[in-house]
Amino acid sequence: MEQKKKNTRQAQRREREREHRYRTILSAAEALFAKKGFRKTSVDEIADRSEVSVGTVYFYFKNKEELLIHLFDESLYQLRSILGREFEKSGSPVVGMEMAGHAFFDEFCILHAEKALILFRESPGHGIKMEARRKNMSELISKDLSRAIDHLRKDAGCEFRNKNSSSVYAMCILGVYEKVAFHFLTEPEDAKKTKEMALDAVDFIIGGIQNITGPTIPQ
Amino acid sequence: MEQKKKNTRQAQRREREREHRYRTILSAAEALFAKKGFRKTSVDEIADRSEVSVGTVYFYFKNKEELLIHLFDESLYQLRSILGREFEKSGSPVVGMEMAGHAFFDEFCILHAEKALILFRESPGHGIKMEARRKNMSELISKDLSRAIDHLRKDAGCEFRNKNSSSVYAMCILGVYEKVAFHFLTEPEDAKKTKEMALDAVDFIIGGIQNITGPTIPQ
Amino acid sequence: MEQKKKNTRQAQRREREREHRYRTILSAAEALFAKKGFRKTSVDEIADRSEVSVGTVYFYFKNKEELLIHLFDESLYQLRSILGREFEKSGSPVVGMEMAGHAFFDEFCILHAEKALILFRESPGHGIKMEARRKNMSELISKDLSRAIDHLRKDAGCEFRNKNSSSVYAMCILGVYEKVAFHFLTEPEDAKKTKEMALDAVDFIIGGIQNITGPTIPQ
Amino acid sequence: MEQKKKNTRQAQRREREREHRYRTILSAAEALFAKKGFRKTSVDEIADRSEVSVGTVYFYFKNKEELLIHLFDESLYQLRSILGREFEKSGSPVVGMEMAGHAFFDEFCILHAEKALILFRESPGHGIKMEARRKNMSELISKDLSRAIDHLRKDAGCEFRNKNSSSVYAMCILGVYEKVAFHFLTEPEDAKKTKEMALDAVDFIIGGIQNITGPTIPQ
DNA sequence: GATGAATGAGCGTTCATTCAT
DNA sequence: TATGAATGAACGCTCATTCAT
Repeated sequence: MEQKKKNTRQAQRREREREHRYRTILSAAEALFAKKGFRKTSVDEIADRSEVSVGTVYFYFKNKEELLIHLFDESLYQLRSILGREFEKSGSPVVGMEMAGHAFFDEFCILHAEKALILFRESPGHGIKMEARRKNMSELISKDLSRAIDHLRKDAGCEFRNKNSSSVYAMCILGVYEKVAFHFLTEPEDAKKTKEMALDAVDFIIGGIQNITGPTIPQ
Repeated sequence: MEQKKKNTRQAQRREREREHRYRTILSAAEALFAKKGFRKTSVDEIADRSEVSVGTVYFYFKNKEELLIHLFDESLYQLRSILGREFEKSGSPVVGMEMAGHAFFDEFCILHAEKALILFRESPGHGIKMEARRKNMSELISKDLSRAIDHLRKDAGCEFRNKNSSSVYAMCILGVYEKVAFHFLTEPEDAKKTKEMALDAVDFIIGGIQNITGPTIPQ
Repeated sequence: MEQKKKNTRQAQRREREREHRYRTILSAAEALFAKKGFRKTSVDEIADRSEVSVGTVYFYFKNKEELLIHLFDESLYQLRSILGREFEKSGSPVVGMEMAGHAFFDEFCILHAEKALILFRESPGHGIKMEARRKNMSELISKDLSRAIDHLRKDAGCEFRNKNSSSVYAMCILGVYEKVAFHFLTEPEDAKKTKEMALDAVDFIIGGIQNITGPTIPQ
Repeated sequence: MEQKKKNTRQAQRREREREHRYRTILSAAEALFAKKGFRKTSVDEIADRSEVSVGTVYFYFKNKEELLIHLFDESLYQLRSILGREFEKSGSPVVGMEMAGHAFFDEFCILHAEKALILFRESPGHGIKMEARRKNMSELISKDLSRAIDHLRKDAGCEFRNKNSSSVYAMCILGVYEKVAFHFLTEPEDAKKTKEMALDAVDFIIGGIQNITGPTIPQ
């Protein structure tokens, strides 16, 4: 019994350490991928920064790509949480879209810059698995946005060109997100200018979807 | 005299062959970069596909990056020609923007898919020279679009939030271009669906800029 | 405790193996550089001869030049040890110079032929770092010889043409060393002839410096 | 007849041009080999500097090594002419040796620096033919010096340790020549210092051979 | 004779991944 | 579990030499 307790405690400690190592490696990779990009970061560097051996990195992650995928998924989760929260908070979908935009530019791109970089700067052209993940992320966020757009359309009582339209608009919004985020991330400017750019970008997005829902939208 | 003529003809033919080889290598590189990406394409592959030796590739191009830069510049030139043509043809800037959008989606992305891929799929993180090129391209196209947007604003007789606004809208439009183009290029769909998506995307853009110019725009 | 011991032993063995591999690679490089010269020896050959992969060579040495530098430094150290020992052993500087000469020709050039080849056969024209090393070696040995010559002059109570003279004589001696060594190393002859040549060369050197110290030298 | 004359004239002109081109290429190679070394000079550079195509270089010279060999032979011829002249001019072999030394340091190394560089800086480790040439040069100059030394010995009426001795002394002298020349060529100093160094070096050499000929040499 | 485009073997170096300890 | 030495395929690039014109 005592033995067992002891074992349990040991096991718990081990589990904690395990978890800690795992996070450490992930953080090191995140920082490096964000700073130098996936391709220019070597596994040795990740191991160094995590104060761990290369072998250990490979114990926790199947390969370098797997690391990127984990980080990508985490970043995606973070982003969707932020956007989702805004949509839920807001009573109307238009306001939700507006708030989501600001949350994206002012919160995600600034407070989680490294995550944003991994999501938007890492190019295509990695492994096949990663390619699937990227496609998946676009689809997921598109779907989130699509849903909001569909609400918006119903509220406005208008019809779309076809059932696909809302996902095209979603894609457009994501395009704006990505492009502006990329600019913020690669050429950081002072806070004021960033703020103003974000306002304009959100305006653009809102304009885009209002046009879509047509003139029936009340002013 | 005859000798001279002959020399001239020989020289001409040589010039032609030179040009031809140059184009062949460039095309091979274009196809491979578009299909597999810059990093995953080796110079040996380019040489193979051009039916030429590695040395010859290096005779015509200083290095691998130079090849990418040439292709990038060509693609950019092609794109700007197409967009510029549409803006010039159209009487009003709004119509110009509409036509430009359609030209981009229906002409550039379809007829020059490989060029589009090089412009929009190649990731950041290459050499320093290439990085400058990429930044430059965004700025050039942004400027083209900015100008049109400024016309549009003047016609509408309204003011922007600030002098930077038009370039932010341009960035947004470019974001939409890139995102939708990327979708077309990586997951080609049937022509009809593509057409419809393009219509929606253009609507989105027009909506974005109309909102910007505000309610003073006459219906 | 036992575990600890074991670890220590393991660590020791590993350290030994590490050291052994390091030496093996260095020896392989030494033999090849001595036989074929630096430029004509490829890293692959060094790896082959060490029964190790290319990657391993690069694990132990930053690059090919680094290998040469290590070997060069080792050879230089060896040579200076030998010369220094002779000067210290001998009561008078003239005798010291004589003994040093014989140690150089009969010991260094014969017993450490490969080291001598690396020191004297490798041409200028390698990397910038190596160039510095080569210059440094000439200076160091010159200084060693200079010091002995200065003693000699003081003992003889005579003056030099100018303060630089002793280093010129040192340079001359080094010139003789190099030339004769090069002959020995590239066209090995029977031991007897080698011995006789060494005697003559030492005579030449002694003559050179006696002349320098002038007629005040007692017969 | 007239035709023939014309042909002859044409032939002469052609011969002249041929000769001229040949010399031009050789000079270009000399300058480049002296400046950057054989290995770091490419055939393209030689062609460029000669304002001739690569093919032409290969028309006049079998390969790159052949160029070096020609230059080497020329340099050697020049050097031997200078040394030989001094020995012939002088009545006594000792004086001849002294004059030869000064001619070497003050004339050959200064006025024909590029030739000296090719003779003394180009390292071993080139092709097999070149290796033979280098050996040959040492032997030729050694023989020249040997002969003078033998005269000197006969004049002094003394015997050498053995029949080989004079060629060993010659080798030593050549060693001094090479080492000091190398210093002059790679680290040029002001004329005054150079002059003084040359004086010391010649003193050293004279001392070396006087010692050899033993105490029977009259003061 | 002269050209210069074409060749291709060869090189130094990197780095994701493995595995004995 | 953790280590880190070892692997080796792959890459971009150079340059002496050739040869059709």
